[in-house]
Amino acid sequence: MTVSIKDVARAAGVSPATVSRVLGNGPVSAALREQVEAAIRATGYRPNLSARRLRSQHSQTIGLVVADIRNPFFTSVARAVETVAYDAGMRVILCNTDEDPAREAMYLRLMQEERVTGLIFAPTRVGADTLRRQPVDVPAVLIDRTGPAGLFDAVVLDNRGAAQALVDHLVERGYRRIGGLFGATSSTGLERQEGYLAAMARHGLTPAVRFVPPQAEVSEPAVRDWLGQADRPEALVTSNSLLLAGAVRVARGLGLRIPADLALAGFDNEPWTGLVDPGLTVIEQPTEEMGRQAMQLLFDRLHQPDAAVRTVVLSGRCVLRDSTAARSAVTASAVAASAS
Amino acid sequence: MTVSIKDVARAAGVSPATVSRVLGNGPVSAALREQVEAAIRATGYRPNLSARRLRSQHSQTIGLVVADIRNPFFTSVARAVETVAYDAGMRVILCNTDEDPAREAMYLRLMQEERVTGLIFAPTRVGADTLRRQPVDVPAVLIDRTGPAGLFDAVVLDNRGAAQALVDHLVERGYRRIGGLFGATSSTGLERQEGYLAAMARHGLTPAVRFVPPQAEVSEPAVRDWLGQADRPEALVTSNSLLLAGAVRVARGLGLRIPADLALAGFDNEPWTGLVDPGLTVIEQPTEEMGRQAMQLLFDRLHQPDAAVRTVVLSGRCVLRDSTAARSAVTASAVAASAS
DNA sequence: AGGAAGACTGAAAACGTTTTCAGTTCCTTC
DNA sequence: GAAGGAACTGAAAACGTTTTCAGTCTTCCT
Repeated sequence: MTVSIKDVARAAGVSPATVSRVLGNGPVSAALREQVEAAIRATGYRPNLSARRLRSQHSQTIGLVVADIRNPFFTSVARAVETVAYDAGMRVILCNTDEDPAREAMYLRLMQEERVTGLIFAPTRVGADTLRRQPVDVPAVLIDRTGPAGLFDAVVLDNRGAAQALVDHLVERGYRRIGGLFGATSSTGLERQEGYLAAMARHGLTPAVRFVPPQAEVSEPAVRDWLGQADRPEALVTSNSLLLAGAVRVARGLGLRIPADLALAGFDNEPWTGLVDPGLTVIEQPTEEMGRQAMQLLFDRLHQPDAAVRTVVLSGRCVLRDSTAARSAVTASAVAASAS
Repeated sequence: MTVSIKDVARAAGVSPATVSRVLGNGPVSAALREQVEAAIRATGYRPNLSARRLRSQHSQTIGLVVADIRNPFFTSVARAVETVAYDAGMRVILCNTDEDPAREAMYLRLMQEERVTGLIFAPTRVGADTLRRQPVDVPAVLIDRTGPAGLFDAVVLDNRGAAQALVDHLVERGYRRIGGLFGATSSTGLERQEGYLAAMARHGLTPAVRFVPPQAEVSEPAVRDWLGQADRPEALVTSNSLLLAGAVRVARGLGLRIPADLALAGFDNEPWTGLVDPGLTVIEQPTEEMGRQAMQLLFDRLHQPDAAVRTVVLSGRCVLRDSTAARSAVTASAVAASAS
């Protein structure tokens, strides 16, 4: 029923080898090439990629395994990766683990069984651990999140530096009781927390940290609980845009004014962070650049399998908005009054 | 170098056929199964999916071709599709056309060459046209956007109804000069425009329509131009959340107050639409349901290739917020004064 | 006891390609 | 005018599976 290279060969009066050569721009005379191309059109032939891959032993496919397809950070990275791959004549298989280690393991296995040429991977902490014990047998580049040290090329943000910058900024604006809300499933959340802790210590301030699942819906009850308490922080640093959105919603629900009652800062300069009132102070990540760099690292690795492992660290850009406006004496006293 | 089923067979002292049967839960004695499983573990064997697909002639893979991976509508649908597929033991290849007909054609061809079991597809208008002239040779379900009538199963929103609801709502709130901003590349934009036109006609109002590329960045200059004119509309209906965000940004940039100077309504109840001030009135689409329905239609089609073509039309839910608050006489006169 | 039926197993033939290898032809070069 | 290359072509052997087909044992019936 489906038309194969043999059918084309028969129709063109040549051997299958010749058809294959036409397809692959091999050496074949103009006359025959013409005949074959006509036969291809006439028969409506379509190559079978499985057969091609099986025989030729290279897939021209890279696997991209991200943790949360709904997080705009990852879609932006994915788009960049795909564009670069496309221009290089490669395909991308995009997999979404939803931060679930079981799905993550399943997709990692799948990618290896697909014999992908390379892998770009944002592991959960569990996944990173698994990677240490049982490395993947295909060239891989980690993105956004680190894994076992020295084993994989990676492209990440300077998470500690970025978190410190946010804390420094808040301190400078007069905030002291600064809380930190971090994603529990990634090295990224952990590193941002470390940067937060370091900065708090440097300023002689007492840290207050919560780790939550890094999706808005799941984390909100915990956040609501926290911000509802009497000793709630004056300012909150969150580790991604979904948590930031959740924090805004919770603050609104509790009737907290931003920044008078609660200053907010976070990561990822999504378009909407500039549209809410007040605008939200965030660290902007160079997502496209991260995707491109990841592909570059991957290509380099494919080309030189034994080169030294590299980690590319990119810096975030601090976008200051009114959610972290200076904490004035007036505001502070107003808060004190309303709290009494 | 890579370990095949033959190596496992040799290690286990059985034939390749037996190994294959163990892998596929075929009939094999407990004793041999045990031996083979041990050999699999010992050798670190991984099936080669290309070979398996080639021989068995079914891919257990469905292709999902969406128009814009950065549009949360599509990521939400994608997530639902993937979850259902996963539970059914199938894989999903996600492709992003970026509304580009060339990329779209290339991915469609690719999916057929991959011999995917089925296809879920949100075509551009160009793509839908191509589909008419040259139907795809694999079971396909359209999603979000329609194609040539009667050729494909589809799951779509009641776009005309939803757009009419928005217009009706605006009219009821006292707006008369209502503009429409629609995505130019999809049937969806077209249908929403039709609903808009119908409602405007029913109310005896003069329509004012702009078609733009359905991504925020690209469309903004055109929108800025429009809203900067003296006869700009009092209210704007947009056909997706990216355009809506763009409209908000433009309005802010021009110093237009919402809704006093410009009321706004659109599609897709993204979390942030409730966080901006004022909240944005939108049509909420049942994205998860759409993804699930699409998979259901696809499964049904695979099971009964010759059944009648079905279109599932789902209704949107109108989420009213303050971006379309009643146009009071006071406000109206204030606007008139400021405009003079 | 004799067969039929069932349960398992292996040899070998696919699946649709690419690639190697060995020809052909035809031109160039001495 | 013969040898030596180019330049092209086809036969056939892979690639790693699954599946068919034909056994070989058991077991179960009559």
